[in-house]
Amino acid sequence: MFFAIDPANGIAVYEQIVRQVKFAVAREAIKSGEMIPSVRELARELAVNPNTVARAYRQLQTDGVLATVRGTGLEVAPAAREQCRRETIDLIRARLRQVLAEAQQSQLASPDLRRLVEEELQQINGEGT
Amino acid sequence: MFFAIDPANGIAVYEQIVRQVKFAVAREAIKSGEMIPSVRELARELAVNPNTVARAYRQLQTDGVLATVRGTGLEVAPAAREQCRRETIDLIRARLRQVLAEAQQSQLASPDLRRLVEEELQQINGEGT
Amino acid sequence: MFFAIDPANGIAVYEQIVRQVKFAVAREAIKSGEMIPSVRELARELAVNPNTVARAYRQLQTDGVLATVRGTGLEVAPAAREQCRRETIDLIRARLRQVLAEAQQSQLASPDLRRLVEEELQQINGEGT
Amino acid sequence: MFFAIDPANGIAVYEQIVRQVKFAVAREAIKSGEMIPSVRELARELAVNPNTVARAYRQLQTDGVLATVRGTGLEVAPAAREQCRRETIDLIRARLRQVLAEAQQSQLASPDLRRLVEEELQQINGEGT
DNA sequence: GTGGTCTAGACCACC
DNA sequence: GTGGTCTAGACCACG
Repeated sequence: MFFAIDPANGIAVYEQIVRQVKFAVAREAIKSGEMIPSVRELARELAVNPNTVARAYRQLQTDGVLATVRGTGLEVAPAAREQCRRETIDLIRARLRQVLAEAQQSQLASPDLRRLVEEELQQINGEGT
Repeated sequence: MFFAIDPANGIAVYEQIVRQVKFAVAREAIKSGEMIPSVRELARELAVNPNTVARAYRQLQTDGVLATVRGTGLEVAPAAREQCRRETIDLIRARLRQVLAEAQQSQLASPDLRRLVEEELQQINGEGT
Repeated sequence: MFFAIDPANGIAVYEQIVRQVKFAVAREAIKSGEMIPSVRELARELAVNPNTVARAYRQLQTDGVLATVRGTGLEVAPAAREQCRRETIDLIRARLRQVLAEAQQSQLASPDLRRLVEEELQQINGEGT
Repeated sequence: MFFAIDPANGIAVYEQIVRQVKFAVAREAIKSGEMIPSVRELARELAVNPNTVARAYRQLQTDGVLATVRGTGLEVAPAAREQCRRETIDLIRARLRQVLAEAQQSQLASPDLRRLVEEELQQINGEGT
């Protein structure tokens, strides 16, 4: 597929898969109604245990992002896109809040924090805008 | 003491204690050469098991932040302050980087990210300075 | 496994386990990439509490000798062998130095010391080679 | 007095004092019948807790090395010298045996060990004889 | 099944 | 009083 997993990430592998699928749906790399790779196929691609992929898919079904097509596999649910967009932003926001709170607690002033953020942003994408 | 622990944080309690102590040393709330609360005392204050505090303190020893004074207690190591400052910034930076990378991957543009950061910063401290 | 623990050794049990594992890695009784016995298995074998083994393994992780494979177990880290060899020799050398320094201080002349060393060496392995 | 204590030695402070006194008696730096420094005096000199010195002296009395002189203090017991010599050698031998056993276990061959011993001996006293 | 964490309670050596 | 170690047993997330 189009994303990579880091098993030594701290974040659970299945959770990484869940997020990446949601990201992909949010940016319409997979569209509603399309099928996603089978458990076995994705497991092979990502070199993880099939159980792990299955667990991720189960989670995604519970979250309403995936839907079963009997005898065929799993497709992206009809209204998944908007939901994934929202969830993605909420997730980012929550994690951001956590980091900033920790920074605050460690006595880092807001200007220093802004500088840090800018540095990281610029490093990620060549330009600063 | 001067920090709170959230047992349902995802982050292990002992790890939270480690960080908080490092934060405290970094901002000189505890100075080099000073004793820190005894295992039992801090455990009572935070309402956690003494073993958990002991584990955090042990970690802080191997990190070079604390040193034992036999039969007396634990003191902040001589050069711990600068080290804690560096570690603190590195930790924040690493977490920031992780969040921003995830944001990037989910197709959030830099301006949107900046806006999010600003919102969170302003919410944390009433004014923007 | 292939080593024994003496709980009345003065040296902490978890520390004995740490050393023995390092010795084993150093002499390639366990090779890099191989899995080591699970916490529970080794605990059963050595007749100690699983927590004690877990603590030793945790130490070995922070020492860079072991690495976790999530949900699977612990493997010997890639470059662990050379490191363990060095650490082992350093450990022996440090302890030797301590003993010899004490001997020196107690007015034992070098020839007497050499004789003692020879006696002990010969007693350990039948021949002197 | 004529010896130094290392509180971060691993060996208990009181035990270090006990050994040093025995060493001193063994090499006749203090002779039988002589008085040794008072608890308070030695504690001040070594910058340790008087309790610790007291405990060492108590141990030395139990071992028959020191004897009380009523209302005056502690003197070296009449036949202490020979006993201390023997104990010292036994102690060195025991520790040597422990180190060599560990070395053996870590697959260090006897020639390597002899080399290590020689290196350390030569470093301690300028000449190798 | 695996390791990771936490609690509870005990004993020890040291100061 | 202090920290250090060990045991016992429980719960969790992960594969």
